[in-house]
Amino acid sequence: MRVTIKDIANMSGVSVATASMALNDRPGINKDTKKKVLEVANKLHYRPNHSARSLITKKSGCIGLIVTSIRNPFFSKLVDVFNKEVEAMGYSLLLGITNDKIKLEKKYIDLFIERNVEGLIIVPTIEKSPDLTQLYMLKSMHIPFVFCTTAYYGLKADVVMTDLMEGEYQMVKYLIEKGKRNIYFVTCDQSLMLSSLRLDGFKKAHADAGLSFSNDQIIETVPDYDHGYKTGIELSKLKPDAVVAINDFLAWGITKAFKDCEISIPQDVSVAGYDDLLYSSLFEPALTTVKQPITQICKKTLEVLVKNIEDDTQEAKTYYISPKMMVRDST
Amino acid sequence: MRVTIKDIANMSGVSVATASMALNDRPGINKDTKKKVLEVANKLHYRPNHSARSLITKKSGCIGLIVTSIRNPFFSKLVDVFNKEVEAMGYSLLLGITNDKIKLEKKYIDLFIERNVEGLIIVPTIEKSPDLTQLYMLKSMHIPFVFCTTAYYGLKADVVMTDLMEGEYQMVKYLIEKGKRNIYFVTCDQSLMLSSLRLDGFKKAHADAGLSFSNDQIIETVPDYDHGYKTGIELSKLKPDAVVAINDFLAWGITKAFKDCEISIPQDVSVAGYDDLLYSSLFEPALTTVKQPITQICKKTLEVLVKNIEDDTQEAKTYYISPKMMVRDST
DNA sequence: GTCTTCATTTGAAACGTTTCAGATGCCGTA
DNA sequence: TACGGCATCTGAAACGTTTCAAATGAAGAC
Repeated sequence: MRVTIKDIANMSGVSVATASMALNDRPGINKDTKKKVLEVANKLHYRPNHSARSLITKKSGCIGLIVTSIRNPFFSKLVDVFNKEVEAMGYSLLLGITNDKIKLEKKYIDLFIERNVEGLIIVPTIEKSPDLTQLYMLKSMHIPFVFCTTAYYGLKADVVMTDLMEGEYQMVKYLIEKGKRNIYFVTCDQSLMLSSLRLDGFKKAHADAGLSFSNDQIIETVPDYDHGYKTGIELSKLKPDAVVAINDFLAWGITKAFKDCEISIPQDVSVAGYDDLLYSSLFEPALTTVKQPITQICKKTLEVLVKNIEDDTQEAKTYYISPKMMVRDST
Repeated sequence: MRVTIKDIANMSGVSVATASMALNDRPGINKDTKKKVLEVANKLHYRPNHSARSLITKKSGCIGLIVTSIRNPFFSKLVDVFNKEVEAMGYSLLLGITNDKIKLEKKYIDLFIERNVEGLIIVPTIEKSPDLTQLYMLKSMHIPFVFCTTAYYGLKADVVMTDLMEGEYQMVKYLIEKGKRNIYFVTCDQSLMLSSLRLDGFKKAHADAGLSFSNDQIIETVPDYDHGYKTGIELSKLKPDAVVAINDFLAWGITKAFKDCEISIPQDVSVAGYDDLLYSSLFEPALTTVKQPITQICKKTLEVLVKNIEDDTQEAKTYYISPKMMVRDST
């Protein structure tokens, strides 16, 4: 049914081997022969069968990307950038969306192994005590992978992320300098790297300023818009002078709750986020936040991944990208 | 290096054929044998090689999705839903992002053909005179595909989309009933299906109400936020009493421009969008818009695609999903 | 003890490529 | 004429599966 290299070979009167070499632009074949073969291939709209090729070359030309969400603008940009970069490198992107379910993460890793990905980029889920067997398997199979934006504690692997501690440190320091003394920190499960590092920044900023804070000022919740709103309603009773949320979604929800409680921002309370989502600058008031330079993160991640593909004996390392504070109207 | 079915066969003392049948749960093989094989496979972490399997079965288990953007929340939800549905059907999703470049669309189609996708879902670009050769090739190769959300004129194929004409008709009718008589319509290239159908709705609403409008009321631009803003600035001089934009992004840009010009919404002018992006309800004022029921669209699209995979001799058809007006604060 | 039947297993072909050792044939040289 | 060297081409194996016709062997019937 479909035209194969055999058809091309027959029609151009050469052997399959010659046709293959001609099509792949290999040296040592006659100019005219090559021209002939390419003409025929073109006329018949020949497309090489990827499965057959990949079976023998053992290269799938695929890189897997496992991401927790795609509707979160932060990650949709991340996926977009990865897609472009990966294509530019001549690979294809295989996408897995976990919605923060470790079970799905495992499923995708299995799937991607079956599809012979040459490397894997993983944005870890926020599940409490993740089961990492699949990741150990990747290691034992020598399939390179790199964590992106955050990582799992307890697994030695390369990580590319913004310096979360530093970002949150700067934000809290800035608020303290603005005279805030009752800053609430809205975060998620503290055993996760992405929250514990940020919390460290919060703590360090207080320590450096010689200030103390109570544990009540640290509020744990699910880091999305709806929980942000709920938390905002509760916070409204506590009269904070500033609220720092672990991401912009939370900050939006909190903002909305404050508005609904007729608490005005930034007059009554400052609100800050983290991520700098595309829409955060359009919101009212425009959100003060910490920008994660996505393009830079993606490029670095791929660079590290490629290095691992070429040589998987390197020591695992964490690469920090500097975040950038975006001061806007909400503080 | 990697463990293959041969290893499994050897270790469990059966032939490759038997191992294969055991692993694939085929009838006619002994219970104990099967158990043994599965045990061994499990212990060795066996994962079938997808290329090899796909080579012989001629099934890739992949469905291709070509989408114009992923950062637009409308499409990121679309991709998310497709991903879930496709996985649930036991397929994998191959994603292509064209950024409205027909050249990329063609590239992805080629790529997906090489990867033996079993079907293709295409969200057409908004390029003016697209070159459809790749699509004709799909037809000639009997690879089923379905257009989603809009289609190219001049190519017979299945389409699943909301009834754009009807949606825009209702919106404009509603505005007319509210007493608006100077409604501007902000759209993109009118030769495209996605704009011409909506324009038809705009016209029909006027005709049905016995009203006329001038061509100046139809403004053509690139349908994104920035162009919306620019258009908004220009519109601010024209004193419209309502502006209907072809999508929410445009409407957001227009809204922002009006705010910056101190024109208040909805007092001075009504603004309406189309799509009902996730954030449109969070904006201020909350945007009146036409909701495209994404989940329904995705399900129907896949249903049609599967029907085509099973039998590709069916007549091409357009399936309309009813849109739904979301009246909020901007009108 | 032989034959049939049935459940189970197997060997080998096939899928569409790439690869590489060797074949082919031509040219020039001794 | 014989031969070495070179450019070019080719046959066959290999990749890891699935499939299917045929083989195997045990149990039951006579």
